[in-house]
Amino acid sequence: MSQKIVTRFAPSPTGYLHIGGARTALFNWLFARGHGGTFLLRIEDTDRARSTPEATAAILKGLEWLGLDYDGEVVSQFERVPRHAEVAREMLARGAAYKCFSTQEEIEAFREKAKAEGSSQLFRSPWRDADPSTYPDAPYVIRLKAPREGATVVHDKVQGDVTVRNDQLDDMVCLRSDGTPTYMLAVVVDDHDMGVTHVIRGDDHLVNAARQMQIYLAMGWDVPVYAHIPLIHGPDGKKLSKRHGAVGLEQYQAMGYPAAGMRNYLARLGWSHGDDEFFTDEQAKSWFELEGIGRSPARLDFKKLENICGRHMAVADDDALMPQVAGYLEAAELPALTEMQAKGLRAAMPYIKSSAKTFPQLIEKAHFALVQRPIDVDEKAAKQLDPVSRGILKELTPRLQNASWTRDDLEAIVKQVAEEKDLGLGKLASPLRAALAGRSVTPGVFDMMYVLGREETLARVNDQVA
RNA sequence: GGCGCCUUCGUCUAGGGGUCAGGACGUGUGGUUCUCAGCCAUAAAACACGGGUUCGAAUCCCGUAGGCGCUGCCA
Repeated sequence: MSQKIVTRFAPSPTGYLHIGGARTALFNWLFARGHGGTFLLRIEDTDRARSTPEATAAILKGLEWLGLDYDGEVVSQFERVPRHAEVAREMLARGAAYKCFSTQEEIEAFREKAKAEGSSQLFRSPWRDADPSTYPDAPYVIRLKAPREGATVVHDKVQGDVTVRNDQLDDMVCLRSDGTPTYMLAVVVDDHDMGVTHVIRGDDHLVNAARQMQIYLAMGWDVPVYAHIPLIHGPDGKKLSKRHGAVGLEQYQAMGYPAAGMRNYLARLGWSHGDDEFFTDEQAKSWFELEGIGRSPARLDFKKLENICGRHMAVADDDALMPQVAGYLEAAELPALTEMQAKGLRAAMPYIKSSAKTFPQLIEKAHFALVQRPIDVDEKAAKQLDPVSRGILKELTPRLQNASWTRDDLEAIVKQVAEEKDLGLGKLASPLRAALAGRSVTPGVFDMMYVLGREETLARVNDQVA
């Protein structure tokens, strides 16, 4: 079994890219990339009423942001309809499927009756063994002639062997009366044709896998390796829904989480490699195995997401962060940085990135480097600029004039002045901070001075003491 | 209703017959510091419940409860 691994992500374009779907995509990507395999993308757009090109675009955009690149062209399931129909006809020819003329009304009536009587709601088509000569001239669907005896067992890499009795499975519709394929048929045909070796998907498909296996068997195709991963739940343990807030991946970009942190966090949700919590993409790829996937549903924890993101932010490359900030601002529908602000942010980056967890926090910390003189001084900062403090700042100015303007030198000078005045460093740092940033909470004052440069620093101080 | 899956600190998880049940996030406390953040140290915190099997069960078996899923001419 040393054949090349092929995985796929197959979302249906009926909205945004769900965060759970994003994790499914990530697992498929990690598994393929870590094993020298191929990662394919297929859009399951056979439901014409609910599929929209906008939704497809949103999925593509989401994957791009998350950094999950796929191989080859995107496969549109809808475009493969003729092939699905062809397979349905072949199953018919093989006697593995049959034409069913029962109308939806008839089936509906059957179900209601069964429900009322408390009997099995599985529909048993009367056409399963009907003589073709009795076929009416009416629309029909093609149903799989599923085995009624025995059981189907799914050898799942996550859930173990899952046995489903065949009498619990009905003869599912493969081809609708309008000639279009159902999901059950389409996935199997597409996965087979695309050479998919490992199907990693949400465990809401676990029972479906048993049905799908019957199609593989009917066609004499190799069954792929299955790995059904648990769904993601909201913080309250309920199935994740819109009511929990952020379900769409693009919302996470808009909230300012860096993609690297997102990948790390999502990978850790439901998968583990010993006690490793913080890791690079390369490590994740080399560590990722199906055996490491857990069996129980996980809840989203924004605190941990933030923590992981903060650690990735701290080690990120300064230049690489810049386009990410721009991407965040765009996603959040915020105005882009001006050229001058971008320069300021880039200069401040080494001093602020280690303490920011998200891009909004990063921008907040960069505030001093983003504003221009004359800067606004908020209420708390203004309090620090009382007459006495201004006097001290004034005495500091000439010393700064002659400083060599290295971080160490600046610190030495300010500390020396504080000592001479017999003041704690805080007494001097606070008004200085207020003068430089107009705020009471900022990065370190020496860092700010260094980033701002001699001219700007002196100008800002003078603005307050003059 | 029927069938299937799941259940270890608040959360993510490690561990899979003998462990002081480990780590991480969060929380509390202390420290470092020019503010905030960060960082360091430290503490509290879990095997859903009930039966078995066994010298011994979080670990194996059965049951119960709860959660989730499937049961569509949705995907």
